[in-house]
Amino acid sequence: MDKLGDNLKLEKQPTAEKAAKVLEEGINKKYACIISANCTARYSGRAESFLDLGDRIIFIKPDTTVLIHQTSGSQPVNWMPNNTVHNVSVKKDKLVLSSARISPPEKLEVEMDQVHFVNIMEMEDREKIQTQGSEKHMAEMIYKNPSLISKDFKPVSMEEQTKYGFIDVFGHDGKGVLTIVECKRYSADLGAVTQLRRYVERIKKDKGLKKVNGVIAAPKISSNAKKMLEDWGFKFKMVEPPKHFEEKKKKQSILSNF
Amino acid sequence: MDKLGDNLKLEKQPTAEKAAKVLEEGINKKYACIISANCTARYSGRAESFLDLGDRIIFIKPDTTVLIHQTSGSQPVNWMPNNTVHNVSVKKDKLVLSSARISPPEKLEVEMDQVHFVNIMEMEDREKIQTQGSEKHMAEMIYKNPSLISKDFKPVSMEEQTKYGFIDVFGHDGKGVLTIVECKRYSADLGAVTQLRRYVERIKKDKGLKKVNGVIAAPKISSNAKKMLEDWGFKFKMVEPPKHFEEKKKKQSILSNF
DNA sequence: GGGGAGAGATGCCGC
DNA sequence: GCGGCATTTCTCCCC
Repeated sequence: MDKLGDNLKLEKQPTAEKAAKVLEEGINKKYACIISANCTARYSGRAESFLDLGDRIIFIKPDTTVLIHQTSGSQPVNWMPNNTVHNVSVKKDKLVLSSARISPPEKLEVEMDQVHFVNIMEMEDREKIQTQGSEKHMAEMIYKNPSLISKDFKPVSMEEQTKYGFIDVFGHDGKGVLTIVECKRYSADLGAVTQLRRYVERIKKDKGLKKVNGVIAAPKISSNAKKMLEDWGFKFKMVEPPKHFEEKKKKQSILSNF
Repeated sequence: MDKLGDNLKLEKQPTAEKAAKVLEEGINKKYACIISANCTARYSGRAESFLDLGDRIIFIKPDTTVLIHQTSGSQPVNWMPNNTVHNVSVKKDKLVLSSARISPPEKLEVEMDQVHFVNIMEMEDREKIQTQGSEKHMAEMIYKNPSLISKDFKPVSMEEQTKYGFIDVFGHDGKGVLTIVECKRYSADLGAVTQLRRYVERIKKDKGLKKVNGVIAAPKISSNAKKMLEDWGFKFKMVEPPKHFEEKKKKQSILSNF
């Protein structure tokens, strides 16, 4: 049995008036609303944009977020975050969705020449995703297994705060020289090196030190970043982010179940 | 008339077998597929994640992109980019969508306890969004109106390439001292300052110069970034990104049509 | 709300 | 493909 059955409405090729009525109900009741339509979209706020006629999926979430998706790509072509106010109207036989936010001031207007379907439904979801393998997990792994950095590395703290930023792992080497470790879960780039440099300089200044070690821990590093790293006397240590749920698979085995 | 009418199927509360059949058809024909279901999701690849039972919207695009959305937030809770291979099956009365990519090796498995609806349809969209107000537009505006930076600024080039990055606007002041301008379309942060610093140092080294001007052009700058900027002898110039489609509206007037 | 930084970031462009 | 970087980035966390 589907307990949400009563709170689910599907309208195939509705008139603009019928679509407007269903959509208004969905927005008012904080249902998920999905529309397929041939439409234009105009955005004005943090930037300005216009998208001419084409078939798109329009998705209004219970939290007022709205997403407009084209036929390709992971990212919506237009969107509004939550805290958006929606207004539905019919102008010249077209269904118009006007969405606006106060801060920052921005608005999105979707004009639908043809609605292929409208669909509203109640959704219930209290779960939060559990993820492993983030940069924070890398820092924790290094904190617990300092030999991943070097034989004599002694970690002291994680997420150390400075005015110039947060330090992933902080400690010292066998000679007592302070060591700052910056973790990157993928390839370290120039930004990672300047970030590390900023922390090292800040600590040197704050504590009046002449020498502070800087280490980038990542699975790999770009060529220019490596050069800049060496210019500044820092070190690179190859470290893979931890994955607990499953062992990393070879390319071949990933498609094995097909 | 809706010419896509024939290529649109809506199934309300289908059995797992029926849902599988429709979904397979949609995937094979490269239609847009939208499913509402009570499901779990398990991801393994660049990281690892698990999401327990809840109602979600699953959207498979014609380009094989798949997005899973919860009831709130702009971002999908799970997703796969294009170049994904999808496999549909029924296991213990549950509809299972297995999606895998080769590079990087990653897979997503969605197990649906209950399918609220499945919906497949053809979509046609050849339009590309037109946007104004990007950082590149800011650079062009400054290049054409150098007085936005200072009375004596003479721009020479845009998108100047160095090994350590791309310089937004490059020129010199009235005394012939080289000037590097870094544009930010929103608040400039510490990263923007280190980015500018990287370019200035690189140019100094490459050309054997003692002094090179550094300017950040942005609508605003964070307090710490301003301090770091001044420490390095750089300058901040308030510049708004250009918006051509509409004049920027006051907060009050944004909601005027409601 | 500002500030700082990560993200399974994605997307774009250049080499 | 890698590299460098912007994004209406979004999201989280801390002050």
